[in-house]
Amino acid sequence: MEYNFLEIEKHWQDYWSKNQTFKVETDNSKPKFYVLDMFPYPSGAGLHVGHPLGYIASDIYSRYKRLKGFNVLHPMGYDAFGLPAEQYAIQTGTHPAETTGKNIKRYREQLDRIGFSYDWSREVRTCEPSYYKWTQWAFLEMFGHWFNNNTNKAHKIEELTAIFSKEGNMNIQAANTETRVFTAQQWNSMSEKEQADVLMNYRIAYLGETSVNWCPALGTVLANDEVKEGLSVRGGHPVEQRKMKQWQLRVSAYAQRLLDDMEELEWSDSLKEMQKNWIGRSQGAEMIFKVSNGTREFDLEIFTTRADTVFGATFMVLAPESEWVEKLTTQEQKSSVDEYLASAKKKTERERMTETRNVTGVFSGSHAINPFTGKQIPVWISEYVLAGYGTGAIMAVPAHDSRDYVFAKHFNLPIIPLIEGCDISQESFDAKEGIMCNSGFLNGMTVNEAIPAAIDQVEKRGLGKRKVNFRLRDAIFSRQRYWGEPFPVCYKEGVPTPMDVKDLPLELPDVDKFLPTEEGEPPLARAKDWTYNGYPLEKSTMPGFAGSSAYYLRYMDPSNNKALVSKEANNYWRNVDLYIGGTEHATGHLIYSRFWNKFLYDLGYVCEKEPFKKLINQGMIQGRSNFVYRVKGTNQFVSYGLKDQYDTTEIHADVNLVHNDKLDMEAFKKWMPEYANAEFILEDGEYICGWAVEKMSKSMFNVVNPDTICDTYGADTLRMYEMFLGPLEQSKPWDTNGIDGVHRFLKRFWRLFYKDGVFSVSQEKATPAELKVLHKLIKKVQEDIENFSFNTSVSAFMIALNELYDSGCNKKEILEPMVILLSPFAPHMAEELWHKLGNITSVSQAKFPEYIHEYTIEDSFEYPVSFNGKLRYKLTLSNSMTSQEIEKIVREHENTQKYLSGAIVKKVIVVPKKIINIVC
RNA sequence: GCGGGCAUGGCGUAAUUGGUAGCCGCGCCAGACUUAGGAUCUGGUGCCGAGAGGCGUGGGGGUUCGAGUCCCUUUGCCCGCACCA
Repeated sequence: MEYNFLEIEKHWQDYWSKNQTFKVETDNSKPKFYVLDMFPYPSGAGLHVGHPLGYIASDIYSRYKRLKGFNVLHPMGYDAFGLPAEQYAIQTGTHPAETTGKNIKRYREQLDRIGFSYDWSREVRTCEPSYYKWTQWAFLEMFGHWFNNNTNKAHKIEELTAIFSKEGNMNIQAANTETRVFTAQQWNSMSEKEQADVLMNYRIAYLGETSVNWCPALGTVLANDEVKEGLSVRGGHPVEQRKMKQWQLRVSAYAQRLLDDMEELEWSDSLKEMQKNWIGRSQGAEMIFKVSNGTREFDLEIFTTRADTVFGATFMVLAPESEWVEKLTTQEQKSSVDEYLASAKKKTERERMTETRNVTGVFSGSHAINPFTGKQIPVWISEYVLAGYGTGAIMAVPAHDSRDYVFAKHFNLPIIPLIEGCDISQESFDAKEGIMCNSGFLNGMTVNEAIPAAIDQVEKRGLGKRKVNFRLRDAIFSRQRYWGEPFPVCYKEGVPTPMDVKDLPLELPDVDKFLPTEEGEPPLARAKDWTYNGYPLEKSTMPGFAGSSAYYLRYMDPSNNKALVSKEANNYWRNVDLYIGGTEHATGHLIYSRFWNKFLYDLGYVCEKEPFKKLINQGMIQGRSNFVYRVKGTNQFVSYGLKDQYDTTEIHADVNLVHNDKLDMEAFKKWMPEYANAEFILEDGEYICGWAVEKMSKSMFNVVNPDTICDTYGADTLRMYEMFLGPLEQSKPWDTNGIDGVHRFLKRFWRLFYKDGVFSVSQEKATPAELKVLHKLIKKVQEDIENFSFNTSVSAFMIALNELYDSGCNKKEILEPMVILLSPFAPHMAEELWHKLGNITSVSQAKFPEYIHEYTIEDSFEYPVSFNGKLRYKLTLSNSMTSQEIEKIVREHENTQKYLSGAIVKKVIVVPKKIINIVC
């Protein structure tokens, strides 16, 4: 019987689904293992061959872990809120829920064809009210908590009000955006609204004015990770900075913990590094400079990591958006400052970035006093200082900071070198090395000594204190969009008031159109009676990352309507053991999810500090485009090897018309009407196409649909080939050349079980040689799966098969364990053969075969003997010999053979099972 | 500019982690069978050379009996961050 993959795959997919083979329950008698894929956004284009790469890897691992006796949680769901469905809705009027539902159906069909072992009974969709109820619930919890910097965790807001009414806020160490200091009396005499305003600045989910990334084209604000190079990640529209009142999550409060807890995670170094940079911890000091605008004096606070360079601070710079600009602009300078601010405001974020090297700035008219030199220094305003970092003001040390240097040169400000012998004629000396000079009490110290010494002095003189700053900003949580979770918040006399948890979920209302209103309000403003207890509800919705931040918890207990996850389920499944997904989430989802989890951990809802123990980033699959070469002005197409003899135009040809870079000419003619009469100039009777690696996209005609591969080769071939393509973490182009090799392997494997078309396996005892092949394979496959080196384990199967094929082995003793080994990779074929072998339960319930060492021991080994690194001869020696015994034999051999014509063997180096090297 | 990674046959890759470089697959060459296929099977295939032999892991240098692997240096490519004081 031929290997009929279409029939086999359909049959076993139905069997798994009917028998719920992969359904799991908490089971305390078995160790748990949680394998998770980053769930997809179901886009209209469906899956291409690159998407399942990570899913196949995680499925192999899940199936392997089941064979190893683990109770494996391996769920799948959909990140279903998002921009594309909404934009489609704006264009066509189709409700996003409808579009999303359709897309999910298509995704499911495609996923099912690949034979994944998901427990679909646990599927979640972030756009379902029963799911987003818990997103809203988490938001309310964040609203009801504040972050105590002393305990380094979240506490109930009621604890805070109790403290306020006893002692005001002077002793509180909290992560907050409150600038006022008040006593208990002051607090107690505040109106309810004033108190609410103050508390808002302490909440973990809070409404606050901030500079946001506003995208006019999308009509919404975006988080920092949703903006790249001044353009929106979705759609690539320009983004500008605007001051707006928005809901935010106080992620920055958790910055230190996010950094510290990364230590124990098994994530790649590069990903950890990315998160570290994003969190951006820097240690330094806050320092106060006295400033005067001629009529009034102020204390201007700055942040610096180089307190040691304070003697060289020859001017100060404010960010244009800084609140100090107004206070410190003098009458004479007002018009030029206003002009500068106006021009700075007009620029988009992108323009500001591309003009990086253009030095701009304006003098405020005010002066500061350098607290260490006592000298008067001017205060400038410039775009190169960011409002959002530190205090939005800096002391400029042009000799030792390249940005300050460029600015000083441009505006002719003084530059004072502070390090002995440094050359600052062309550029600043930024390195933290050398001996200090021109620096009063710091003179003679090294930079590394001077930094703490300077800060000590700052603290002693009461000029400031040590301070750690983070680059990580609070996450902006509002989106002026329709297709997202509504905020469970209403406005009572303008005071944001949470809904009662009992009334969740707050369902997304119907609207007549998905566009903003004429007044520029978000789409939810169109909803009829969008109120709660008669009060108007919030009209923004939550961003994409809201629903994806805790989905891994929901899978543990997906239909619980009393809690996000029950204590029992959480205590059993704990956290994700293996998480597979792309790097694109390094600074978005993977930070937010960790934050969300830590918050729930503080509240006691989850038992693990970190959500994802081990993380693997699968590489991107790029497209491999094919080209044909049309001779200019003709209808002739010339083969790749001959194209240089003609003047040609390179044209994309659909990769589905090409096999092993050979064009199917008839199919090409039918592809598009303009090619119907194409003529071909061939080499050796074939038309060879050129190729290039490009992004996989429709416009390049290089999209390969997994369904097509399943139709022609089967899901098992697709799975194995995707793994065979190269290391999982490496990006690589999808290249169908070579898929035949994997397919051939499966057909050959199949034929091991069939003699003259009849299923027949022998009950004979296996020979030691055959057992050796099997046990070598067991060892290799086990090691490779555990190291996620799936490409080499596919090779190992091929090697084992080649060896068995040579001896014509069809013994059950060998083949049955091999079927189990193969089952994670090619589950359909394995299941079919497993049942043919007489088993009645699924191969996924089998036990992974034990590796027996004795079958791999070589009794003898051919040792190469090298003389000073050069191969000289080989000796066949026993493997059980000790190094000393081997050395003795080599010495005797050398003596009898007189290889060295009298030279004395000084040293014999024996590397076990490898090589022997002699030195004379 | 800062940080991380990569570089091996015509191609994708492998190398027991410092031990005979090129496993496995594609492609290619030769052959067998044939119901003529994009099937199956056998053998060959790093480069130069008729051969003996020589050369070979981006380039240069070093450590070592021994380096694709470690160190220094240089070139090229990929990814992330980018006025973060």
